[in-house]
Amino acid sequence: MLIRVDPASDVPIFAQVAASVRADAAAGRLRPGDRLPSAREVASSLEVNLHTVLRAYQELRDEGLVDMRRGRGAVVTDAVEPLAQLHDDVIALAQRARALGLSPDTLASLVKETFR
Amino acid sequence: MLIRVDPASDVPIFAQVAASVRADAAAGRLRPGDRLPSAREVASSLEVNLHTVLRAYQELRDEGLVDMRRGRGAVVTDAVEPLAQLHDDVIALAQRARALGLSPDTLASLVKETFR
DNA sequence: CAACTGTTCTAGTATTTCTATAACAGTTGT
DNA sequence: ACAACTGTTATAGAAATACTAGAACAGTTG
Repeated sequence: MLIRVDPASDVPIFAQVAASVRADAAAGRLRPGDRLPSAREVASSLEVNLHTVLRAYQELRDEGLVDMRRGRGAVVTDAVEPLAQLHDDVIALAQRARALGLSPDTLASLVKETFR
Repeated sequence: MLIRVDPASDVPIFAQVAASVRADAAAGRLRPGDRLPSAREVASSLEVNLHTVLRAYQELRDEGLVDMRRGRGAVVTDAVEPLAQLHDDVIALAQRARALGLSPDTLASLVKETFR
């Protein structure tokens, strides 16, 4: 399980970590019952603080995507299924947007605003 | 032309202003050639600082969605067409996501990460 | 010329993000 | 029981970002 982060991005690191996990879940690379790498592991390999990773994990917990308990770690829940179901649609939309010359930020913002 | 903002949101005001304009463009409520309300007007009606609105406008300019010149204001460009073309797809995706119980933030993040 | 536009500048406050360190408290496997 | 692993909580501080404030500048329009 690999979590990627771009230190040069203006997107907060904790948000990038959460987004990375979400994307893996949507792609089916993370299934219900799978355990995320421990926060300390991720913090060490990304060379960021433990709290930064934990904040990302807590965000995922707030969304119901993982269960967290001390001693056990963060475990993926059934709530990732909806993400996986949307995966193909999201890919299709992203491809169209790219073909039209839109940026990821523009499309994401549009989606978010449309949803509200 | 109405720009909405939620002061309680954790999303920066300037980003909300830009997102509001993008959504209007995607919905066809803003067409190429239309002029945005002056930054001072918007700042006054939203009770925020002029610079906050200008930052939003500059973001839209960076995306190529508006042309800005002093004295004239911010004018919508042809670049809004791609947004309008995606409008129906975005609405459809948002509806599916909502039906699946996802939040706007979750979906937006997923879209952004998928695009990269 | 007057009234409008965005642009630029300086400056300060508040909030958010990230780091750092430490201790605490469940869980798991030996 | 014990060691080694988990997340949780607390405190503190540094750095970056968001927002405000006021002023002056420079094109555009009627």
